[in-house]
Amino acid sequence: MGKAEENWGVVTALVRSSFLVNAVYAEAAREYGLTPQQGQLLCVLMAQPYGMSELGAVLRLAKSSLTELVNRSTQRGLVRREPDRKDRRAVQVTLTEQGGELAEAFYTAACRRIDELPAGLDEAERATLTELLSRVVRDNNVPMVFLGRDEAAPSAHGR
Amino acid sequence: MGKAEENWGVVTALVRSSFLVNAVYAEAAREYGLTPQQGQLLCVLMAQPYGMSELGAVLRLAKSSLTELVNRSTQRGLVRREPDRKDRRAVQVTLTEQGGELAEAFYTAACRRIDELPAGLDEAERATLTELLSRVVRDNNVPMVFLGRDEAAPSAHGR
DNA sequence: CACGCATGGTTCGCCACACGAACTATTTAC
DNA sequence: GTAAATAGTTCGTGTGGCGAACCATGCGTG
Repeated sequence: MGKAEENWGVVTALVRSSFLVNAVYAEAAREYGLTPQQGQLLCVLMAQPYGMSELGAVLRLAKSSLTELVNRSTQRGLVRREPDRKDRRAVQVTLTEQGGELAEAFYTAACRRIDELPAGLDEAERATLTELLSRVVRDNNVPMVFLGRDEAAPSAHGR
Repeated sequence: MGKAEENWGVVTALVRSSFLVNAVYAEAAREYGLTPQQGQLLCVLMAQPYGMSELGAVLRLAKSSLTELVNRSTQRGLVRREPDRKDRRAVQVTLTEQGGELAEAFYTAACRRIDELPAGLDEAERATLTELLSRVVRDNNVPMVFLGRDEAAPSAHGR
């Protein structure tokens, strides 16, 4: 009997924490005049420029959705399309000056807020949580959404 | 230096697992011809009928957003508005026959998929993860989104 | 009782988002 | 050098989300 309970327990915990993080993330974005998607785009681009296709893979968006997102972000002066000198079809999406600053500010604020969520856990528990979640994430090949800063996007050169 | 690393570690882990769960949830919904929001609505209503205001609080949606969501779901024959006999302004949103069946099927499928995410963890680790995440969720008063089944929505009578 | 305020929902106008299908332009493969 | 793959855009459609304005009904106080 304990088995069954445990099983839906993980699911529930995952789903609810996901909603929680989402809500906080969206709230932070809103505070900076961003939609969650734009915020996410900015955070991804903080690490390095990306081509549209790569972005689509990272953000799990269809090409057309991405085109529109980049269009809107461009109109707001946050990002810019630059021609890829190796492939004249392709495009590199990069942060503008303004976009970079906003990204930095938003990123910091979002991290701060999310960091407060597990305030009830002590250091050891936080470490455990991090370790377990990281493994789940790695096991399910989640792209490097959010935070490519210290992680230095190693695959960038190697392709 | 170890401190700083740990800090962004929790944040990253939370954000990425959140994206992961979201993606899986959305995929499951899509498989059943639902949008994630509709799926969420159905799952919430599985436990019991709700008034619009309550729903708005649970789903964190503005009133108008909810009206539209319920409209669309009604048009698809998934839910139904019933008059509240105690308050003639109010409305109770309930699942239709069809909506109930679909909710059940979707809910089961979504749970199965999400349950597979932590497949790399052993029983003890899953239990730990559940416990830690549950505490985070409880500490941040997340409404009872998803799963009100075994949890029997106790506040329903007491108000 | 009547006035006014609070509450529960809907309507409206606006914009963001997400997708597939169809299209253009380049690159690559043969 | 043509054919197929690849990178992006455009277009049409439906969904989602919000605030402001609005209509009812309920409620409280003089």
